[in-house]
Amino acid sequence: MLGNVRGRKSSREKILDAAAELVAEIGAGRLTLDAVAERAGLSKGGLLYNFPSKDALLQAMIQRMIDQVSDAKESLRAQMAPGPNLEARLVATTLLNMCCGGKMQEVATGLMVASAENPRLLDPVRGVISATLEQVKANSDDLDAALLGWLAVEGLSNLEMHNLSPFSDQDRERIVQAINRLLTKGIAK
Amino acid sequence: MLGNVRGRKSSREKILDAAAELVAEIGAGRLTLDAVAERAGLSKGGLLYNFPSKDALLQAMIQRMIDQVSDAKESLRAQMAPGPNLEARLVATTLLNMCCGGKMQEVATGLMVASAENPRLLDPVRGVISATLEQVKANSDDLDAALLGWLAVEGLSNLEMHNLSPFSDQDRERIVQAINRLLTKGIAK
DNA sequence: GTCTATATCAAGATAGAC
DNA sequence: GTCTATCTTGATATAGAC
Repeated sequence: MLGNVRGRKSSREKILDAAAELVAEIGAGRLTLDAVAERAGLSKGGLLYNFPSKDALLQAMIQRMIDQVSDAKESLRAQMAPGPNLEARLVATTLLNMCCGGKMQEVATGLMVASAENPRLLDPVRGVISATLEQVKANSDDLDAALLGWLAVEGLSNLEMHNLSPFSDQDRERIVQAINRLLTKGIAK
Repeated sequence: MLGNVRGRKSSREKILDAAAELVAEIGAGRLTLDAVAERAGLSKGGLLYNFPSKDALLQAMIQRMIDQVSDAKESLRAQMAPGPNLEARLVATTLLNMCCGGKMQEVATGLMVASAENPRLLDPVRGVISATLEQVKANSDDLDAALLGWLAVEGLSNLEMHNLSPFSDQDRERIVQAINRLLTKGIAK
């Protein structure tokens, strides 16, 4: 896992990059080991040395995705403006940033593959979401607003993940501002 | 299509039922024509007479799903309490009802299959979502609240679709009430 | 309109050389 | 650690009988 501070990417990482790209390009249901091997620049044998089965590859994709979101969230934590519903604003900002940057596509498609081929691969994701709920609950001044803001971000992310979003850039900007307003000011009484 | 007011279900419908059940049970990526045929009580040849390809079957699944949601929404319209953001409340109530009843599982998995195997199958869904946005925009007293409420419902539905929801029954009830409050009272100033 | 039988092919996985 | 070659399975789709 470690030991790659300098030097080129390990095969493992090249493979994971290739798989993520492919899922985004050709769809989750069409991800094959042949295609991943070709994209990563090695043979199917070499691929299967690194990941002994397709399930193992998918599992690693999911885990890397979780780690990326988690890292992004934690590095954002220091920069967040103080105020109410901190945890919910942190989650919201992280997800909204990743959607924009195109990184979310990878997240999305990883989820798709997983739940299509083997729903149990989503177990780690379940864990993260449960933990997030606990954190949001423990760190919210207005729980209703925090949960709604979080869910709205989830909804927007999901639409964008599947290329189903009907929103223009202006719409989206308006929505993001509305979410922030909800998280800082709450629902009307 | 018509001509089945009385009498037992057409083969077409038995097949679509079987496919929907199977996707919910074994996952989208494992839906095979053999399994559908067996569940529907006919042979693979008989299945392929009704739907000449797997894509045709998936397309019909998506379309039926869209029609079911649309029908549910329209039959709810008459019963909706008057008030602000009518269209958004209508969409929200429809989706939240379907989630609960388990019907949403079918919706979800239909989407999964589609986007996993052939993203273009989601084109009709894109159309519905765009149309919904237009209706919500045209019929909202508080557009920010309407969009946020809609997105929160989407977020909750999506989590439940993938069995990722971390919410207890109490949590969920609280969230549903908060969404209704948001849609009727808006965001705090 | 539904059946059986079969063609065809793609994909995951294994074995052993280098 | 990576390669080539091969095995095996399972799935879509076709052809033609009933």
